[in-house]
Amino acid sequence: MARGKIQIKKIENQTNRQVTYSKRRNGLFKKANELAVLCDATVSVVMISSSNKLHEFHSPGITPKEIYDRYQNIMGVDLWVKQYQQMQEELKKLNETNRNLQKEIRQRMGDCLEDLTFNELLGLGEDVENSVKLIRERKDIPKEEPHYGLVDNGEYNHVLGYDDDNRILALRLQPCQPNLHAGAGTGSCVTYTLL
Amino acid sequence: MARGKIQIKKIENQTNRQVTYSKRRNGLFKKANELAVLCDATVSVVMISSSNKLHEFHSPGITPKEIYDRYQNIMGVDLWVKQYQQMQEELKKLNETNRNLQKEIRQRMGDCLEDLTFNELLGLGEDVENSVKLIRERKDIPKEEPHYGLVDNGEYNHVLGYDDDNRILALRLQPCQPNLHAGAGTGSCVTYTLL
DNA sequence: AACTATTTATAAGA
DNA sequence: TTCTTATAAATAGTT
Repeated sequence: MARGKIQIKKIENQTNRQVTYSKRRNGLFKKANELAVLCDATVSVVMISSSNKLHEFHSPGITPKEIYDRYQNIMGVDLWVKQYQQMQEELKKLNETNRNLQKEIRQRMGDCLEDLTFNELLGLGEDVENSVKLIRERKDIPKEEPHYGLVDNGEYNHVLGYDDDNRILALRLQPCQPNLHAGAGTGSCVTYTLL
Repeated sequence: MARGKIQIKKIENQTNRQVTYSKRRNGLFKKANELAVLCDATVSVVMISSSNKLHEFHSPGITPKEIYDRYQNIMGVDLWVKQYQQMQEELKKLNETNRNLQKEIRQRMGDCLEDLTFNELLGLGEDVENSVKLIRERKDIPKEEPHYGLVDNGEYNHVLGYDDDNRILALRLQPCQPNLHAGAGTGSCVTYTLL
């Protein structure tokens, strides 16, 4: 645009490109500012050079976050929604699991039994009775190392233990979906499938 | 910049401002594109007019989200981090609660008892024995409506019930923090405080 | 980083 | 809006 017209295509000479980037960047920012002031508009310019340096201009008195919040509002959507949704899903599942666990405990404590069928009640009774025996026995038996234990990574999907030759074993588990989503009336002991 | 120099300050005439916005917007986008092509750079321009219309330009082959992901990477931080952190916190808490609930169930089933002190074991034994009685009794007693019940809003923080005159009551609950964060070795029956 | 010949952008008018 | 055009501004190539 001076001393000769140029073609709008990548400048191959590295030095030249750098110089032009610098000059035009200033020009663009100046224009952006003028536009913002003259027209009382919000303007945001972000540019990243081929050498990965970042430069930005934002209308006086506004932050990049504010601009992008408005962007999302006006455009209606979806820039980070997907990532939120994933977390929301996870939260929902955890809350459900949680609810079921609480319910199971309440039932094992003899509460909320009215939600169980007669047969379920029978089963629960036997189950808890067996537990009492196990607990009473335990008092008389010296402690022994368990062969397997859940590894708490917050998702209960690994089991560590030792085989008969005392070599370490790791097994991956997958929660049985039907139990996670079991109806409220069902006792929801979470079981796992060995993968 | 033609037919007379202008001052860079807000154009008060609404029509004029609109016309200038339109012209200069095109100019800015053109410049932005030229810069991107000539210098092999990533450029993103977002502008919102005083009448709240949004216009944008992004380098060929890049989305606003990609640009802002790079923005965050290069700038190191913190545009939406806070919102994520909140959700992460919540997830972490839920996972911990969950872990404790699972452990309590395992103990009530006679498993993982080696983590309990002798006294805790005694208490658990009595507790579970009582539960058996409650469950056995239940089989012979006609169902009655419970006076109070947890309302499942996913957070267990309300109780609904009836007072002696059968008027509806709602009570707000707050989980006792010490139990939510109890060490792994403690049985973690979640208790609530009436507010 | 400055200079300057040219090209480009654009303010005002139609 | 769109076009026209005189003029202001930007800038490519040079120093």
